[in-house]
Amino acid sequence: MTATPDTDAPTEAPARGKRPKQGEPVIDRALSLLAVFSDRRRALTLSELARHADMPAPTALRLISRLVAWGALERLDDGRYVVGVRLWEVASLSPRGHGVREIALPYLEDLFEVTRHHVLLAVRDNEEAVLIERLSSKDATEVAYRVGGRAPLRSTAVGLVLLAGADQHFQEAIMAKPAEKEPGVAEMPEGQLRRTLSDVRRTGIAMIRRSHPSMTVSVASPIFDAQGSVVAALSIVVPDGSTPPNVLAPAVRATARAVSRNLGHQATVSTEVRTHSRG
Amino acid sequence: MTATPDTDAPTEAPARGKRPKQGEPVIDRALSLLAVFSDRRRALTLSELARHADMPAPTALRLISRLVAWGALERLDDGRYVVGVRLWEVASLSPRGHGVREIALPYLEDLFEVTRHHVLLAVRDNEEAVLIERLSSKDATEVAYRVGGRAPLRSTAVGLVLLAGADQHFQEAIMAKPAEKEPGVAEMPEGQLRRTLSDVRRTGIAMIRRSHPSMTVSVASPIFDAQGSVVAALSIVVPDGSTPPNVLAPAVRATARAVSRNLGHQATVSTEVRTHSRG
DNA sequence: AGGTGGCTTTCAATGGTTGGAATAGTATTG
DNA sequence: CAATACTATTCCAACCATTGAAAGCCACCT
Repeated sequence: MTATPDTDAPTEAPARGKRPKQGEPVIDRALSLLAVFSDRRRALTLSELARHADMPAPTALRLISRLVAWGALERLDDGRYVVGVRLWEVASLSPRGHGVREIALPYLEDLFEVTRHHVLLAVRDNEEAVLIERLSSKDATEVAYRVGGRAPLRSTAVGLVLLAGADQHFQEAIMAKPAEKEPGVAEMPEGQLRRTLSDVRRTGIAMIRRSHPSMTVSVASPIFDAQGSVVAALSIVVPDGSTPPNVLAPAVRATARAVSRNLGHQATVSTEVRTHSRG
Repeated sequence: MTATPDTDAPTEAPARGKRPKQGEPVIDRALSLLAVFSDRRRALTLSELARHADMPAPTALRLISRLVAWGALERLDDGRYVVGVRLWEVASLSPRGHGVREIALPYLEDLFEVTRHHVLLAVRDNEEAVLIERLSSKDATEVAYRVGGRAPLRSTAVGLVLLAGADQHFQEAIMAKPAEKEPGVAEMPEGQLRRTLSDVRRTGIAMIRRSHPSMTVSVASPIFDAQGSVVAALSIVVPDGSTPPNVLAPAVRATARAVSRNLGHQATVSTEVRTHSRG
């Protein structure tokens, strides 16, 4: 610190080898280890973890050992590591994760029972939607997303609902960015997007038609908390051409409202009328 | 370390005040912060977290900030902290958490649909069972446990199944300990417990009658993975006196077997016959 | 106004953390 | 079967992130 590195006058690289990159907070490193796990990487060896998290093996081992001791990770018989039940347990206390899910599940099931199509529940995390729950019969249409996975905001029905419910500032930030191309979904120019979001807010319904994994139509509706903010989105995904969307919409809206009510939201008679009505 | 504390000849306490208790790995501290969250404590203030995790506020703040930056925790508008979606997302990759659940859910739903009673799915973590999933209609009997919660091994149906499926060494260790008293469940002396576990292994069914939150009967059955080890337990909980247990047992066993098959388990014709039958 | 309690920032001392090197173990190859 | 390549683990001295008392804020209560 105080000493100036006056002694270094090597040819070019200060590669005296010493400590290449030291100085990242321990926690960040530990978390970056957790972040290595993904849908495709559910069981990893020490060296894989070390490589992907970009840290020397001994360091990774030390951190991982702690995580294992606590139960955040578990070690399989073959020496590989997987995410542990203990972590899952704590995560199940996440209000926006299992919290909403727990309250919504019975209603999702009702909707699923009646329609026998995919029913999805998602929340927003930063600039993406995270799938919290998905109900599917064993013989339903192919669907793109899995529970715990992420979906874009601009090109999915739940995404549009969540985006429409976000604060103005955030919406502008999203629209400022160029939309990344999503396979099988029609591009939407900014003007149309703005109109769509406004419609979603007014009607409480978002609709998207996609052709990629298969021809499907998604109909989504917002879920509100006691403060009236959009905390989640519920949607149904049906094969294009089966049940007409305008038939699905009421069912989806009704279900979403039922969940909202259970979250303490004082529903107004119409979505449009939202002035000073106090329960 | 190397230097002997020769200089200390104070009156009594070396309480020169300096660093009271410093020297716990950072990760452990961070994890102990996560561990503070529980069913009853889902949203906590900084000072609450610091108090329960037993560390000074500034330290807690520093650690928490990192966790928030990553998404393991989230901060509410009122300043309190809750478990974040990002953590939930990673945790959803837990093979024994969401993994089994994802595969089992459709089957659990079938069973639930037919019986309209509580359906539970649990795995073992150390000396307890952890509830992975619970399906309940809005109008079902009161039940003691919630998803993400823990239940004792010796006095619940799923617990007995998991215990019976654990390795011999572990079972002995459990039985060596005195059984903690569980309200509403009949005590079971060691001899009877041994016999019960043996029965469970033979029949693939465990049964427990409890009187506490309400009069109920639970019937559980093991779920096997491809290697033939018990990875989870499935159970149904019905009000005592409704459907007779011997009627439920086949349904529960059948469902558990269906899940096992999907996990890659090669079911044998009878549970009793398990010699050298391949494919 | 004074007091209380929670939250945040600062900062110098320090001990946990770090990663190269060496060792042991394991799979793959010639 | 030795050689090779890779992974996992242990060691340890240098070092820097970590630590928590102290003090400043802010909000709330009396």
